[in-house]
Amino acid sequence: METVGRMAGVSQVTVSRALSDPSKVSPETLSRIQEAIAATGFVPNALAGALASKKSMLISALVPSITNIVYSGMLATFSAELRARGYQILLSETGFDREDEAATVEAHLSRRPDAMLLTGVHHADRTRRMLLGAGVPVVEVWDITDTPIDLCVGFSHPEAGRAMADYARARGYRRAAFITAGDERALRRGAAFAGRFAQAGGEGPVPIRGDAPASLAGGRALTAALLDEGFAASDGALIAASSDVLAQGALIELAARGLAVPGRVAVMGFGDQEMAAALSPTLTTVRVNRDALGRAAAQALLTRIGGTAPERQVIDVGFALVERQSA
Amino acid sequence: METVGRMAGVSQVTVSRALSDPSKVSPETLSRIQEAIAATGFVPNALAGALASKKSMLISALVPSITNIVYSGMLATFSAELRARGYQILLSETGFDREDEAATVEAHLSRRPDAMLLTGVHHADRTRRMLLGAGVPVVEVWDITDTPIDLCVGFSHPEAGRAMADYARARGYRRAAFITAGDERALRRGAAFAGRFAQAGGEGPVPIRGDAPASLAGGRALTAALLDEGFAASDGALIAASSDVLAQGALIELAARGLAVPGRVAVMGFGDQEMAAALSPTLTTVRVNRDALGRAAAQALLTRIGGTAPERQVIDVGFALVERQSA
DNA sequence: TTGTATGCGTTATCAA
DNA sequence: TTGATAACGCATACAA
Repeated sequence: METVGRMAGVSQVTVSRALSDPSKVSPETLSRIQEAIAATGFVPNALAGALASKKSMLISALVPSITNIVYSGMLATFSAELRARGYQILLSETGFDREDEAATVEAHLSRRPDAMLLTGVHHADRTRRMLLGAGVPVVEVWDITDTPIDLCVGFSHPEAGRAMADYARARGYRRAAFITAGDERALRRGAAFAGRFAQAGGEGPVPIRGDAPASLAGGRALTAALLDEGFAASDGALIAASSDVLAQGALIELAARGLAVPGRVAVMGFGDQEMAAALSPTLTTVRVNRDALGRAAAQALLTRIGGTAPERQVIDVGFALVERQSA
Repeated sequence: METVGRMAGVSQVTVSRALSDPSKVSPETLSRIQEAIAATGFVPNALAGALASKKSMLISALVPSITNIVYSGMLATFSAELRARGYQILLSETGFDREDEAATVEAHLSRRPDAMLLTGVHHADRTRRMLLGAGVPVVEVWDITDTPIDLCVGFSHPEAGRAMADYARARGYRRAAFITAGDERALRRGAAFAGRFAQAGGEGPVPIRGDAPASLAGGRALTAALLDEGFAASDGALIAASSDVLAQGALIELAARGLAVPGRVAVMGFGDQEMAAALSPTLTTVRVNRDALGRAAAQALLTRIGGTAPERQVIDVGFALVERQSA
């Protein structure tokens, strides 16, 4: 800025002003400064700016996995919303381990982000302490709780599991199994599904199987194991999955064995990915509005950064059961 | 650090040393300092550190889309590799517009990243100038060129398109169409496919259709349009797609119309996503090793940051035609 | 409308 | 092994 200023015949401060609020500088000097900037290729140092102003214009985001469409979809909307307001995104994958997450949170806090997005509501004690100590606005997404660190945007996983069970019972399925990925939210949906299904008159106990990452191959294997145990020996059986990908794996295995869906075995997914409506049979699943979630999370943080307390600390974006052919 | 130092009975500088290189501090003072850090919950300010040391430990990554598995998969490996070395990732989606990319590059440069990852090799002039001017190590991925900005890790899209055409001709398909997403690399594969297919004795000209984002619905629609035009009026027809997702859409549309694959119409995809091997029929496609690509990009940047020039500026990771049932 | 002085929290240099 | 001092490049308060 010193150099640019010299070229334009003004001081460093005036250059700073021209960049941050052009209206504070006379039109003539402004254009001289802009010429100097163009001539030198000057790019302001945001690190120094952040240090001086105590505003980093950085938002950190921690998600379990960016290759999983449910997180990357939400993240895309979240990022776009914030980028439009001049923020940039510091991203990390945390997997599903709480201690890893704590370490990542600490690394992110060293960059002094203006806000932070966390996935899920269960964190290490140390994470909570660091965040509270740092005083950064935090939004926990993809789940809800009565005791958020700060803000919270998501939906109830046990409720989603129960809704799946109620649907299955209402459609008359007598026997059910839940195939699942290993993440904690999927497991809570599974437990809620199993509990409600038996409670609502279905045969219990409902087997819950699997803890690998969600993949087609995983869905096939878990389904194959169930069938080998005689799970579909008689009609009225339903396989509920913790994700559409696992459900698609189930459909593939059932097709390979020539078992009719939903006639012999019904299938339910979770997530309503694009392929759900295109599969054959089309997949009955649970829709979560990822765009709405990402947008709500961004907006909540923005108002919080702006100083005004958001109307609600906890926003439940809900979910919707999407009835199609597979169950 | 001042405060921590007072608690431990040393100066601020010693605290800094304890953090950056513990071996430079006596064991006793080190443990006193660590106690003080634990007691205060002190988290060092990386912004100030970066400003003083001129090393931000930040790597910026620009990809067209994070919801597309081909980019997010590569990114996951790239990030993991760098995070293991203490770097953090500043991420932006740039879409497919060069001016948008230029603006994003400028915003990222203001954070003084130690290196930058760019997708593709075609950029605005301004982008190239800024990058060269800033002197940051740059790796362009997912494509190759003789004139990289700095480093380059990818494969040849025209070659991939020609390999698909050669395979199709070798299998005896006489007529072909290419359905594609709108991105520039997909279009270059399509053009190369069309050119080679005709040149190798296939019927020409080969229609190239579509420029929407890759989706199942898009694949179905493009396929439907081709079929409505009588594309599959006789045997020996093949539909090549710019991605596995589009190819899956094609398979769905063909199944819906009762057209046998590959008997009546053959289908080829691109990307070898997980579902490719699980579809029915299994999908013939082109595999690109996303992990290897992300890892090579990270390693190239790391050696470049380390000061030693990497052995090669351009790394061709190649691709492989995966022969399955659909073609 | 512009400029001067000061501080942000580190690291690097030099000295003790 | 430790400390004093000077950058790093900008924004803020205050003055002119």
